[in-house]
Amino acid sequence: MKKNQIIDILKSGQVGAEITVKGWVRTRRGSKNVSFIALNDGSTINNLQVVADAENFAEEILKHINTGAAIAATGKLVESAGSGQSVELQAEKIEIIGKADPDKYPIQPKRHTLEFLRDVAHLRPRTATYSAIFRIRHKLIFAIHNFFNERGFYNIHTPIVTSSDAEGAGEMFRVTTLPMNDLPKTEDGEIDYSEDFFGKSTNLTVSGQLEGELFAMAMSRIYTFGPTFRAENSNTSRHLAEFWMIEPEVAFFDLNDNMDLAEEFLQYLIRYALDNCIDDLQFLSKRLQEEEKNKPADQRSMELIEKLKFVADNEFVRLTYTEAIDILKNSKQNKKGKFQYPIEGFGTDLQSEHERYLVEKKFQKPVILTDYPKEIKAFYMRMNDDNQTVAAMDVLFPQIGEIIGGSQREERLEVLESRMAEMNIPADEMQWYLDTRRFGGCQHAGFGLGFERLVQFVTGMGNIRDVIPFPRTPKNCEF
RNA sequence: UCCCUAGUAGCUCAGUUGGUUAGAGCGGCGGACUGUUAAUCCGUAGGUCGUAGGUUCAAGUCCUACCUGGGGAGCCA
Repeated sequence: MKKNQIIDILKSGQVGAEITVKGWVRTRRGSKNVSFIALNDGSTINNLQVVADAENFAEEILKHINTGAAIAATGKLVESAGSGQSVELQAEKIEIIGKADPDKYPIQPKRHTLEFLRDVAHLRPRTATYSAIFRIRHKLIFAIHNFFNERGFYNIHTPIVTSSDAEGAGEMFRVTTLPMNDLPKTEDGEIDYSEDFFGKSTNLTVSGQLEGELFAMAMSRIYTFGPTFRAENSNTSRHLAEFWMIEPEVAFFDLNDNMDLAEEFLQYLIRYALDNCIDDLQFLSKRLQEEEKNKPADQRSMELIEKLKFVADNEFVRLTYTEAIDILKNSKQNKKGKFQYPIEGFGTDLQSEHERYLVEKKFQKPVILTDYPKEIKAFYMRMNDDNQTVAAMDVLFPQIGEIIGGSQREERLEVLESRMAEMNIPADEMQWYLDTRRFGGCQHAGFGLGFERLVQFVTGMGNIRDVIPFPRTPKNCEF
């Protein structure tokens, strides 16, 4: 394949070479005699400067070289006479491939708000910020598969349409081909799902974990990486109705192994981004710093790249829920009544203000909280010997909050069955799951990483809707 | 879903205790300029003030409802 993308041209720097470049015009500036075209093809954050001497080009060509237009420029790569770039293309021929009416094209050569660009999400990848984000997103996807592949994990595609609705991970989207205006009913007036496509009630998956466990109990180390759907009416900067989740599941792992894996994984991914996306990260960092200029000094956050290095290089804090409650209870914040939800003692769920205190104030680094009270966690988490807590773990990041949630799983059949009974999980529909405990059951553990939350952290973006190409949120499903 | 907040030109915003013809910057367009880097300078067009009601002699401004965005909370990844 020809290496004629701008990233290759800028890298090779072959001054004197005759080349043709295709891309989209970011801006055009200049005088009567010469036009400077900033050309970008999305392969890199950097533009190629195309120089067009007016005498060589018809007015009819030049006037269509507006922001957003697709063009092909042919000419010689020369050392730049200007100071912003080392090389530039001295154009001999320019072809207008696709015009962009400057009166109607919504993206202008000026700073736009992220909110406005969200309204034109189909065109926002044409901007420097979004193309940087999506290049980083790609690199992280690649790094995830790399990480697991290097460590003997197998990628398993767990189902997207599922008949299991007992996972308890949130409201589900129904999947059906039944006519909405004329639903078939059973004799007692219920909807008759036997007439539905699958002959039963089906939904979009809220987690691949339970199915993932089946494969971990056969192939030892597996991970899933797929779309996940939650029909929660969540309106926050860190929730989506459709998002991507990575869920490793490992046989013969306990909670400590699980924490080690989570920490190594996150640090690997952040390091990978630093090593492979530095141009884009520098651009995003600069952007963030300009945005923060308006904030008072004490509210500014750590510079992006510095922050990423810090997290990649420093051990996470590990703390039990009980220890965390103790710290919070004795904190000045709590004693002065500064928490909106004061800490009473064991058993209360931690609010995000408490998590933020631990991560952003007390330790100023990622924190892994473990061994939560059984009442506030899922049925499949392994009961600890104290009979009060379960072997759960949440990895908390600054700004993002919970980036990973996981646990050692309950492998003891009787204990699991009694937990399911306590929490009203219908065991008869879950016999396939219980079979892994019945036959060759063993210790195992795993976790779920919210991919977009990771991308948020790495790019420094405040709103999760800006790190997924087509965000799906309550009342919003464009395209 | 709850609390707070906003919606005025293509974009970002200003618009005083309700008062006559609704403003600016950027962007667009036209022109000037011997190489620009968010180019610069001169000129110009562009508005159902989110929607629907209401109060008033008079509403961009006040009230009510709804819609949409943003911030926070809950649910969670």
